[in-house]
Amino acid sequence: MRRGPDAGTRPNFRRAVPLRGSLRQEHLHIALQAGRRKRRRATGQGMSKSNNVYKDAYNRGLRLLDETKSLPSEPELGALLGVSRTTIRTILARMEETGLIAWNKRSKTVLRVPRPDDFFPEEETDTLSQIIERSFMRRLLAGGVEPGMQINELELAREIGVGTTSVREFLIRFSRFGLIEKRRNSHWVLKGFTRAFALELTEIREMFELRSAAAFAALPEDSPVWADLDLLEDEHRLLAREIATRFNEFSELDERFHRLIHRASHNRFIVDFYDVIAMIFHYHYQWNKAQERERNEVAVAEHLAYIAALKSRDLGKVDAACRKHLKSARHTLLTSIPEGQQP
Amino acid sequence: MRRGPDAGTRPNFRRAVPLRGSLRQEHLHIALQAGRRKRRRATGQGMSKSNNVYKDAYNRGLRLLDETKSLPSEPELGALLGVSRTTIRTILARMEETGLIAWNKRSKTVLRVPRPDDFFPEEETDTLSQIIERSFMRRLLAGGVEPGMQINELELAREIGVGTTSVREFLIRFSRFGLIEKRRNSHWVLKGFTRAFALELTEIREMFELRSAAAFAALPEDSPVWADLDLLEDEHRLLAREIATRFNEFSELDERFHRLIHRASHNRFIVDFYDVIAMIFHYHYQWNKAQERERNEVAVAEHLAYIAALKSRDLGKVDAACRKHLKSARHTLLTSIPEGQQP
DNA sequence: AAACTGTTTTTTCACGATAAAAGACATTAA
DNA sequence: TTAATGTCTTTTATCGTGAAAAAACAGTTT
Repeated sequence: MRRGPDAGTRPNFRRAVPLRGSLRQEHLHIALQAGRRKRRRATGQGMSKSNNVYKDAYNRGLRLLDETKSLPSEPELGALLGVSRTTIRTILARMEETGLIAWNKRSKTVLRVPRPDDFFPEEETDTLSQIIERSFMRRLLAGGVEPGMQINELELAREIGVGTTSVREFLIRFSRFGLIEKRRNSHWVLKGFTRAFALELTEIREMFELRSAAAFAALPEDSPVWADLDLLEDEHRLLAREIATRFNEFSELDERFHRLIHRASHNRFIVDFYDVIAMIFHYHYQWNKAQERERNEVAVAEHLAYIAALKSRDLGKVDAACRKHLKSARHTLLTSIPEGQQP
Repeated sequence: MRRGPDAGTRPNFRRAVPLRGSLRQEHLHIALQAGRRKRRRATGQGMSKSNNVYKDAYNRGLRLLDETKSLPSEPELGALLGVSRTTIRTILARMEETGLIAWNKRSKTVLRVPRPDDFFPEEETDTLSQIIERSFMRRLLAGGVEPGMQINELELAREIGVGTTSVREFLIRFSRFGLIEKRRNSHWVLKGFTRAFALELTEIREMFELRSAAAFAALPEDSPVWADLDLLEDEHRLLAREIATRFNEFSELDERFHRLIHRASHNRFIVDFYDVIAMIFHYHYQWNKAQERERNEVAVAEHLAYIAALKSRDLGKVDAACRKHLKSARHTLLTSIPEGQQP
């Protein structure tokens, strides 16, 4: 437990140390919300690794039982669920145990349809890095978090209830999003989800997407992307029709649409950069629910115009439609930034 | 030890598996050159952490003894050498032990000038991640390494003589360079230092640098960057005059020059991307020594023209000079790519 | 009181160990 | 003889641990 006059509550506003010095510094340390407790640790010692891959694949495997009277071969199941045969055999063993299937070598006959309580609980199927990411982002967006604040690996690990190694690896992966920075042999520094960050992010995004869109429009008639675009267009039209009830499904469609366009760049750096955008927008959507319906309705319409422009192959129109959409996306993001200190 | 008909020698050319399958796959595993043996391990067990920070700071600290008759306070020394007071005290303790200084509280009198054998050996001052990076890049550039090849954390750790955690962390950090990619719960895949990679890299570089150069030229008269640019110009002129003997110093100057320009973008993603370029060029320079002198002579001249254009603040001239230099940089990089399979 | 030195606590970095998951090899059925 | 199953080995993911380094606290000196 950290000492200090108000540990656990909103930390004091204290600016970053110039470079190295003994000034005291507040930390990114916010009490866990009451709703969520620490991860249960294994009874004895060293739980090493959770079997979430197995549990997740098992749950997905259960859904196969609804459809068929007998399951395919082990390698085929492995390919289907994206796991190794080892995991498939563990799954089959349990399905046999719980009376879902009769398993004898090649024959895997379905005995009954799965019940809700056959499934493993959702939260046990999460990857450790997903758990850490969620936990970290909750703190980041929870307020009372100022740029320059320190991030403490050990403290974070303890609060989330995981080992330090996993937290370190997460922070290293996360650092490419440009929100944190490492001081060698020392702590991480939070750069903050500031207006400056949003502007820098959107600057690159616009550069990359304008280029990708132009590349997309120049793709030959027989490229498979045009079929993908048609499918996405249909989904957009459907969503537009039912926007009143399904507006919260836009976020996922948005990502698929933009990723399709970025892929036309055939540049790994552009494609990879969309991970940064996707991450930010993912949490931004969760965070800022103000006028969500209206915003998404506008965005769907912009996407449809954008799609039409792409199909016209007119570079001028593509550029205009792309610019228009990016401009309103930037505006949406900027208005959602919690105002406060300037960068 | 890996089995297979030719383990340890140049591995067979085998393409990457489609997604998941039991096809055998060759690995990134090349016998260590005779010249370099594995890192010595500590006698007992668990060496935990090497004290390279101390050793490096100590060596740098020795150089201070040449200049003064007495050392400043501990905090001041810490700021000077970029380490904590704890490390400074360990350094001072040793300096006292070896008779270099007399140390009593605030007084730290220099007793003698350091001898060559006072210094710790260079190789003991390297960071673990530097050691891993060098080792990894040596393999990558050693030839016989094809795209699609697997990278095995455990094997790499054993060959370099370090723990798996450090290798994992290195690979995660390294992955942002776009040369390797992770398969979840499984191995890393080498994407390879191919022509496609070089083209994608230079595409982004050109986009970013043209933008940064324009931003640079638009900077106000009183910005401190103009002084920095003047200093760099002088260094360029000096190097140009003595290019015959000092051509190998260009690489370092090149990086400083381009970083100065990129910083004018005020965009962390652009600034950070220069890390990718710097890394690639660093190893590229080490690898490809063909016509090094001529190449660098040309580059210095291009830099000088580029600098002149920046100082003119004429955006047209800046754009032209920048384009010209980037074009020849790209050409140099492309010709040095080991030809082979196409991407 | 400000800045330093002396001492103690905390955090980072790196390792070996271990269960989960992947992968390889051996055997068997179609 | 191909493709599955059965078995065994290797690798990955994660933890706890301990030394190096940083940071905090406490006592001194100017």
